Amino acid sequence: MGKGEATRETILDAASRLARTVGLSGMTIGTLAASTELSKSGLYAHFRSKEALQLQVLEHAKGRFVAEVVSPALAAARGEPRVRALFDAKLRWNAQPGGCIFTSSAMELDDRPGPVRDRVVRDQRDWLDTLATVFHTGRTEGHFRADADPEQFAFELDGIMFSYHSFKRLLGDETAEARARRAFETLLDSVREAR
Amino acid sequence: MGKGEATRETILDAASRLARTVGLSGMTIGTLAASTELSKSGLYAHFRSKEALQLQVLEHAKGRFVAEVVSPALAAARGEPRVRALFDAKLRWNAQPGGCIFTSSAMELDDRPGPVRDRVVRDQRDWLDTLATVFHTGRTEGHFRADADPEQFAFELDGIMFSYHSFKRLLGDETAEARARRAFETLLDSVREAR
DNA sequence: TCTCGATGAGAACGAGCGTGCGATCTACGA
DNA sequence: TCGTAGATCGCACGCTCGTTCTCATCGAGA
Repeated sequence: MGKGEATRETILDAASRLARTVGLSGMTIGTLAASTELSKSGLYAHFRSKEALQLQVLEHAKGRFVAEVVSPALAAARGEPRVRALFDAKLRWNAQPGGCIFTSSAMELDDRPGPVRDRVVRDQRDWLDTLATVFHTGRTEGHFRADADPEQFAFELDGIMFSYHSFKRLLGDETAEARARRAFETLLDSVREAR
Repeated sequence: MGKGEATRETILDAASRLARTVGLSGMTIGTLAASTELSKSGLYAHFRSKEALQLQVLEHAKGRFVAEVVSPALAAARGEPRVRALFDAKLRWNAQPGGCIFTSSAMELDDRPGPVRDRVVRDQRDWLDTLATVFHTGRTEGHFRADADPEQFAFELDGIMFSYHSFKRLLGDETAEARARRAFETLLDSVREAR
């Protein structure tokens, strides 16, 4: 990895952190340059536009997300254990300082067309697909009711994550995690075999 | 209502609409002035700062929210009917063009201290309190399990709203409303007397 | 040692930002 | 009808934005 590549990595790390608190649009080149101890133009040279920077921030974050959340969870046993692992990992991801960049970007860009929004949509779809697939596997394993809808499960699980985000970050409510876990158990109960 | 008051109202209406799509911070005085066919300074004279404008936008929206969502729902019969009415009304509110300004502001400002954030926090707390109270009433009526936690109910219901927002506005998913309603029924099932 | 591409600094740009200040226009009570 | 207070405008301010240029530095290969 050359020197340039290393700085680029440093920049993207800082940018992810910054974007999580002020949003992808709220993040400015000047602030980012200051926080990385680079000149505006020096930083800018690594990306040819702000939009390219935003896209690379998302790509960078997605790489980390797969490595820290998705892959480890897929190591768990098929079925309910894997669903639990995925939930746990995502909860940890959301709990990191600044919260989840995909969650904030999703809300920020929901009404602003463009390549960045397209990318966010793709990532969100990927995440929901992952959830649905993992749930579907669990259904095949016989852990969940045969008539339970994987996409509906993904819808409801993601809702828990959103609510967690709001309680924890906006309201500063310390019961957020407990509530999220409890909601998760309720959700599992509702899709389990016996009723 | 004097002329000034009327224009102020017009401005706040336009501002609510604008803020829902670009965020309270993304909204600029220039753009807002253009969309109301006022000069920047003419518009600015109604508010003494951008922050004051943001606060008044929230207050304005809250007035409409109470009138269009909370009050009508409180007219329904105590207990489950009232909970349903509240859910329905909030769903309609979220479905309006641009979505729910409180939802987007909540995500936008979760990490940016200041009076505007404080206001958003207060509004979000009020909303959760309303949900919890209405649910509590239903519990007293014997519609819900005695050990069901109103705040937990509010947490989970709000999660459904968030997920609805995401599916509908970000993903453009037409099944969003159906999924939200289905999730709501599941939630009701989980808190009902018989198990 | 010399050269050259990669890396970054520095200064500057046009545009748009929030904000303020007088001057004008307009509606309404005396 | 007139006077005036309030509503609105035109203009300009200092600043920051994203972006673009030129130029210095540095390290690796010839």
